[in-house]
Amino acid sequence: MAEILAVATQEFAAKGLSGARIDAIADATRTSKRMIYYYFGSKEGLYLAVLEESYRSVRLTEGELHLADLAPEDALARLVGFTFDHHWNSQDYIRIVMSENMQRGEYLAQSKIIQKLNVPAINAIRELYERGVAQGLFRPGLDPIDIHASISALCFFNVSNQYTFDLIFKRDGRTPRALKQRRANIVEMILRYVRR
Amino acid sequence: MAEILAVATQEFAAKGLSGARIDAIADATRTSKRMIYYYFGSKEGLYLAVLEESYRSVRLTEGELHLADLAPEDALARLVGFTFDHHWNSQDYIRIVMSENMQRGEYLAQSKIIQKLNVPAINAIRELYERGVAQGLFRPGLDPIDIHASISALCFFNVSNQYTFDLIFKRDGRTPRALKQRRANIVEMILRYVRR
DNA sequence: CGCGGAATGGACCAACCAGTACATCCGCGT
DNA sequence: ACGCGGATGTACTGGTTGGTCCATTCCGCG
Repeated sequence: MAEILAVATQEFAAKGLSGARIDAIADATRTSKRMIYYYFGSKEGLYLAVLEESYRSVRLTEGELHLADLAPEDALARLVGFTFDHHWNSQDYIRIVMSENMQRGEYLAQSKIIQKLNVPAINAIRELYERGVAQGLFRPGLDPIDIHASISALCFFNVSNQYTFDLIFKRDGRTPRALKQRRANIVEMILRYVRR
Repeated sequence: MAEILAVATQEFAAKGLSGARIDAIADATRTSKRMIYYYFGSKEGLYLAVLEESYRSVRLTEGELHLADLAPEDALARLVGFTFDHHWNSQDYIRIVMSENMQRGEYLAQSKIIQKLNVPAINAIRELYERGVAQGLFRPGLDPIDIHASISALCFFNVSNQYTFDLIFKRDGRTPRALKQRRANIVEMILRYVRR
């Protein structure tokens, strides 16, 4: 059952909801198609389970970065850098989210776990941002969700659009060198955005 | 034939390559399925035509912003703001690009028109950036492609991930007010990034 | 041991869907 | 008028695919 979910995640991440094949998932599992329907009811039920599990597992690693121990700028740099690495190392998750946005969030809207998702990332940002403002390091008046949107956008795009972007600009953004550079630039961009 | 392309663009943008239905496209056209195969050979041929046409039509509007007439900062602000609006108003295009990234750029790689795509946007940025550096307004050492990546990421994400993002944070980023705010923030972020 | 419900296997089905066969039609140049 | 190549309508097909039926096995519990 956990095996089904793991295999299904790969398949949905690779092909999207409509491109994924139940038979392919079944064949890659030690169980059968019959069992998939036994546990998940339908292709869409399986997709929803994959979607929820993807969001849940992402939250786990997002856990504790010990940002409170760091100076505001260091904490923010660490958060952004971590987000960048984490996105790069969770390409299946990224693709599931892309897929879900292609479905206009139809399935995520059905999920009940969404309600608990917003808190952690935003709270971390808000906390460190307010400390920065209080210390006169950051400019006031910014919205933590907006900062989060920018961090997400920059880190997400780096994974999600790598294929078309690299093709058009005839480069390879996958080399360690290019990744390191891009990562540093994104960190710098966010820091400059919040600094006074 | 142009009608087929227009309808197919909508269908592929709405459902992705594997989710799109040739019959649906045919039914929404005044022609028949027979004609689609007559002109485009296969579903994938049609998709490729749609992909190329999408990129081509985007380049058109990207044309002349008269950035050379403006001071570097104004020119950059104008470019970013324009990119933001343009992305927002070209959601079908965005979704085609998302779809293509889900296919790992497989079809764009087959296209011969890609070679001509990189030049315009980058040249505009390079030109204005170098003017800014020369005037001591911008810090030196930045890569125009990197700047472009950031602008694209911020503007693209705003469209591509609107569904999941809005759901998770229980907000509506589609209101004119929210869009205006986000747009201003993105412009500010890019300006702060390049400023000395 | 034997009962009941959960777990499985494997063949099967009906709908769907990309793609085609075939015949026809239109319009233009000669 | 005629021929010819491009355009088009209709019906069809063959493989695919999500989903199911029936029968069987497994396993914990009284």
